[in-house]
Amino acid sequence: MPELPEVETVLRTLEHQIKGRQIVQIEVRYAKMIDAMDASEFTKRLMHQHFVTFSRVGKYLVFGMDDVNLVVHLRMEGKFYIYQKDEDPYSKHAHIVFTLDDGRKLVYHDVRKFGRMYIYDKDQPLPLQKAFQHVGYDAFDVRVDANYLYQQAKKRKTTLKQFLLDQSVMAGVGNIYADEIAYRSKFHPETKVYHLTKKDFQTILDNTRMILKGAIKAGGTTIRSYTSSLGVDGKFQLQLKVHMKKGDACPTCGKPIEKIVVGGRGTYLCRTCQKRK
DNA sequence: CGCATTCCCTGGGTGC
DNA sequence: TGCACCCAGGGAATGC
Repeated sequence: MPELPEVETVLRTLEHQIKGRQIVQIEVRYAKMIDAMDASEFTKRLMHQHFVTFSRVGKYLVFGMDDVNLVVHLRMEGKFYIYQKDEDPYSKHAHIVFTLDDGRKLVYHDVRKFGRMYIYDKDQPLPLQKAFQHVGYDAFDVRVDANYLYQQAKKRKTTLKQFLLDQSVMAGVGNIYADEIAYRSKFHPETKVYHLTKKDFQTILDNTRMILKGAIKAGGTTIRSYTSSLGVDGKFQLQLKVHMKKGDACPTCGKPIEKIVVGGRGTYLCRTCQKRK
């Protein structure tokens, strides 16, 4: 499941592969992948556009084209593949196929069909774009600091885990890294955020950025289904300390890692190392 | 407004 | 071997 580091890896890989290329053909095989418009309008607005810029907000990919921005959220299992002109790009889960001007095909693939694509005029302000309606600052945005998180937290009754997953506070952290961040910060994921101090949030933010940067460097995590557009597998999963480690020995104290449910999400923790506040 | 619940989807896992 | 059933999970929509 791609989170900020995997999305960043996909973006950089695609930038390297398709920057400057023009779309010459579009096949929409599953129209529900597209938000707020039908397949013919989607096709019309993207046809003959070039891939110019590559950016990201949280887990959203933003492809700057000539006249529009193509925004993509991969959700659980969305991925891009690039096929050479003599390769067969079709499969059961290939939902949108873009043919490029050099003959290669860029294919959006999504087993669970949870992903979404959005198209916006380039001059439309980000806050007015529906995709970003509930998306706050990116985790690496300079406007996110310990004081900001503290101010956000003190008015909420939620838990640390849910706070980290709340994209309107800070965008980019998902279920895997939320567990890792709570573990490194030594807080129980069910800690109520209004009990945490500015200093605590400095620790949490430092760990968030360290973990996300480490994962970007490793090329993203591969768990279950994720592979980046070139099939580059991240090695960061080897560095995960608690997520999906139920029953394993805690790397710090040796006690078994436990799995609980917090806010409806599977959550892994060490009860000994992570304390409620 | 905040917070909880439901829904979207399908492959994998389980039980018989 | 196959079938019925349940579950995970990000985010939008809906409910209170």
